[in-house]
Amino acid sequence: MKLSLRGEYALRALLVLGLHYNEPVVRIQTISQQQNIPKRFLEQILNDLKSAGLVQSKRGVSGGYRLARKPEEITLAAVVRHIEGALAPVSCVSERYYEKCSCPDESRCAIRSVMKEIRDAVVKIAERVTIAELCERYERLQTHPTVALDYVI
Amino acid sequence: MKLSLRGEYALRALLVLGLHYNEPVVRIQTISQQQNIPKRFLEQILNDLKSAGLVQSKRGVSGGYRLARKPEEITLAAVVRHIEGALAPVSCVSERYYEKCSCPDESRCAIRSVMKEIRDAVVKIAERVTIAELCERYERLQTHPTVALDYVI
DNA sequence: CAATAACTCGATTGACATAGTCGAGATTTT
DNA sequence: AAAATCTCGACTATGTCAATCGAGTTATTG
Repeated sequence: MKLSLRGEYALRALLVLGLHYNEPVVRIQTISQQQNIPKRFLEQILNDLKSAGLVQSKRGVSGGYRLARKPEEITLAAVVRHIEGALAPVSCVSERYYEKCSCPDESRCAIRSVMKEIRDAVVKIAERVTIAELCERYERLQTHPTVALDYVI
Repeated sequence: MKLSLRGEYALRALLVLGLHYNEPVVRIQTISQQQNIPKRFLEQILNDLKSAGLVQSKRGVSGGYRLARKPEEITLAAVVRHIEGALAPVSCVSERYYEKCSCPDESRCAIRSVMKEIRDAVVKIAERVTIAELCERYERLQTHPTVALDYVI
């Protein structure tokens, strides 16, 4: 039930790009340093996000990356789906990465019905939250430093 | 964000044991055949569930496995946590498998705050659903065969 | 126009996890 | 005593994860 480091790094990088959306580009190195992400690894990830159409790049001196779309148009779900694949805990309840499972009768599988609930709960959140919202949350968390994460609902 | 096959098999096996809760024991082979789970692999898994105190075993002819507790007392969460570890998508929001993450300021991490929401949504379901409920769902799905899973909310 | 600072792309690697498989042994029933 | 069953640890093949590396391409800038 886990997000890989790769996926986490992708989100962190996109958050940085969202926060700097007004600037022309942000360099890999900047992101790498700010977020403690190995540079060479981040390279790969950003390239991957580029091929997904989530990010644009500019080469050469004063090159770097920027979001390919508005922050409000990039959902968590889209990012994670591209990096990790299915959001569903088992692929027999995944809408876009469906795979048949080995259980005797998938259409009447009790476990599947629960997994579908879990999937829906996760997807509901991941499709609602965008990079823009991550940026808002970031600002809010910076501005109200006393409000610890654990008190946020 | 995925459950391993191992975890899925564990749930399927426990469901079978739940359905046969009135019987003294169920043999590995029976479960293996009913659920299309490789026998030798299932052996391992049941042994693991035994060490978790979820299952009891009896050796010898007419031996087998049974639930160590009432079906209502075994939650999905307990099973998955024992087989897979954290239910949280990233371990920095896990309550019992917490690990520090590499982000600059965990206490004000925007991504973390979303991940916590996802974790809570998953945990809420997984802690509410028990083997007993899986059994009920199973019966319901058997009895009302026309009601496809996809129409169930 | 040359130096430099970026991104690009594919290959490689080491560690670890996953999904099994296997063999030999211990227990219990009949 | 024989047979069926669980037990336990070891083993293996494959794949994924998290990087790392080298060589190349592109664009700026002095």
